[in-house]
Amino acid sequence: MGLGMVTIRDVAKEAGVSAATVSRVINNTSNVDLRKKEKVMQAIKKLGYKPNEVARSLSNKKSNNIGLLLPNITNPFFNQITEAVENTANECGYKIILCNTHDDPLREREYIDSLIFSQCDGFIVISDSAVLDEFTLKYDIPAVALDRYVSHDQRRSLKYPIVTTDNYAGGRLAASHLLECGCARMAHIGRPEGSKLAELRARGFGDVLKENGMDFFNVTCPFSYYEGLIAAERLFESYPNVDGIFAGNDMIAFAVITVAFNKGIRIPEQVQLIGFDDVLFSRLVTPALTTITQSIGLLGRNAAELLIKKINRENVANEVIVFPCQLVERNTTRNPQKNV
Amino acid sequence: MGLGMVTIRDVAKEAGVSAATVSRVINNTSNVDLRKKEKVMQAIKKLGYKPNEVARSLSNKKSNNIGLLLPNITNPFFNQITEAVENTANECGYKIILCNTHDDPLREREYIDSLIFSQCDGFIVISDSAVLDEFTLKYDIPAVALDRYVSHDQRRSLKYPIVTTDNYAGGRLAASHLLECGCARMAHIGRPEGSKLAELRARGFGDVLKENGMDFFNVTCPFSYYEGLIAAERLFESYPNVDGIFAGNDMIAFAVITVAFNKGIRIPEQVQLIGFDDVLFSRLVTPALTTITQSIGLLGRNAAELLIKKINRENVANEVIVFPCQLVERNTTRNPQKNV
DNA sequence: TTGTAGGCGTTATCAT
DNA sequence: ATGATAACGCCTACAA
Repeated sequence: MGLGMVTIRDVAKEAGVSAATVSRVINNTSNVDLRKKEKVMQAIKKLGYKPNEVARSLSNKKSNNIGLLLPNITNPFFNQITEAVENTANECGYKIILCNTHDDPLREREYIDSLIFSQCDGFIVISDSAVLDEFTLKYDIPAVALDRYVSHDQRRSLKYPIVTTDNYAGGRLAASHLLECGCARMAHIGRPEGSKLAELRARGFGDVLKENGMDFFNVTCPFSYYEGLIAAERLFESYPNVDGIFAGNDMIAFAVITVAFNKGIRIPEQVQLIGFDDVLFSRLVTPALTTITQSIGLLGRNAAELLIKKINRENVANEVIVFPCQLVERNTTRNPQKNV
Repeated sequence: MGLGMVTIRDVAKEAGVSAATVSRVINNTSNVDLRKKEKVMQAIKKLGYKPNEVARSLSNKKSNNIGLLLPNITNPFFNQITEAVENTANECGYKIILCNTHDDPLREREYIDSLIFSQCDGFIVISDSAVLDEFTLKYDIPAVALDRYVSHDQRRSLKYPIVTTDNYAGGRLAASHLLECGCARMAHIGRPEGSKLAELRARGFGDVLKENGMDFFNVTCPFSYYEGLIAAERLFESYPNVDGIFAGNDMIAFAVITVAFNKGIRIPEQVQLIGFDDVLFSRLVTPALTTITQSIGLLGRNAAELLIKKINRENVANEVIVFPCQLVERNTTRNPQKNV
């Protein structure tokens, strides 16, 4: 920081008024004589004064900072959502503190704890753990859960909104589409332990198959490319004549593409594939990925807006807000109706 | 924030000492009688006291926040670098304020300006503009430029280190490899206006060709996938018998793959292609991308470490630190020596 | 409308 | 070693 920081008192002296008056002008919190106001403004400009935000925070108990907790900024789904959150927050005068948690509850806890004591105004949390419940129980902090179902104690009422996609419906869409495309031997890769979101996707998928008298082969796998490689490997070995795969997210779908390519299994000729998320890269990969599209930008924007409302003590319901999703047909499936 | 925030005075009262003593215990800034120290620690634990970081900042003029300015968190190169920066900063007790600038000097300026007045301890900046010079001239702020050459006034000495990759050497590597692979009709897509980094890549590429009595066809294009699509389209139209393409970065290379695929041009059989960055997705795309690998993690880590040293007033030279880069052969080129 | 005074929670100085 | 006291820069009663 520059040595000679200009303070509100310097401005006051320059303008020939009291510090309180300057404060009033800055925040226009009460009427100030127009002539004095003019003088103050000029003094501010002349001295290049800007209020010290830290001092303001101390006095106001408000920092204009929002903590964004997410597993991994490297994952396109999360960084696309971050883009939207940052944008919205910025429009409203908030800054984003980026908290990469690696899905580690310890890091989540440390981050939230630390941020609370630096007067962070609120949190947007993407996590499967129970951190948010832990903290919203202890402190009265504005927060919203995003994407995942932050696991919460079912016996007490929700302390924060949950903004998410209709994952069950997405799973159903995936199954219906694969069925339409003529797949008969289905598999799912995903549904990692402890993820309610993943479970919903798998259940939607399974329910439609069941309604059609079918079942599916399941390979459990976390939502990452590298673990996807191993899972896909295993799938093709254990179930060589699979002809329809629903991947729990796009990263796993990418892994399936890689493994299939290496094994000489042609997509979509031999195996059809559908992902989930519609990340930017899904249209960029070859063959372009058929997937379930979430409105990633909307999710982020909505979460940020809700949080800011909560921060401003506007009344927002602590409920689950579910966004719809859609099927995007690209080149890893082949809908017979499409190519007439 | 919880209603009843515990303050240092509460602890003092509980322990039967003065606030000053509690402060001394917390920061162990001077000797305190062991028995009193014990009492204070117990009081802290009993009351669940944590210092208010904002008050600390005000007093210390230090926030433990670092501003990270980058063009777009959605671009894998930048989010991979962010991962490294966040990690390193975190280990040292710093938090990251994420500033998505969209390469807009206005947003850059607003962000830095705002952060200075919230006592941000330092900045890591990825930008082609002159913001950093602007601010380091006015204020004495710890900063480091990352990846790009933050344009600086050549007449005065550098006010911050610049951490970057040897882009010129990378360009040379690309040309040499394409030559080895037997390409004879070369093109480059990239070298957008105002990017010194891009220019170095193109120059390294061109120099090697020149040394071999060759020239190349150039299509100017910003470093993004979507603009890459248009540029690649144009390239294939204007120069249909091109057989070797050096893309300014991986995103553009991905665009070339897409366009070639759509046009039925086979890579690497008809056209060989090489990218720059070695982003995670470059090994994931089909065919896997031959590219120039930067040590993205090292760049980020190094920048963060340097910045923190500067913040701690350790002596760090304001010089350009250049990391080497290497060729990674994958499947968009075909080195005859490799397949013996 | 305006100024004075006290407080936000911490740290640092200066006595003791 | 320890405790008052002032200071960090701002905001907000309260009084005028």
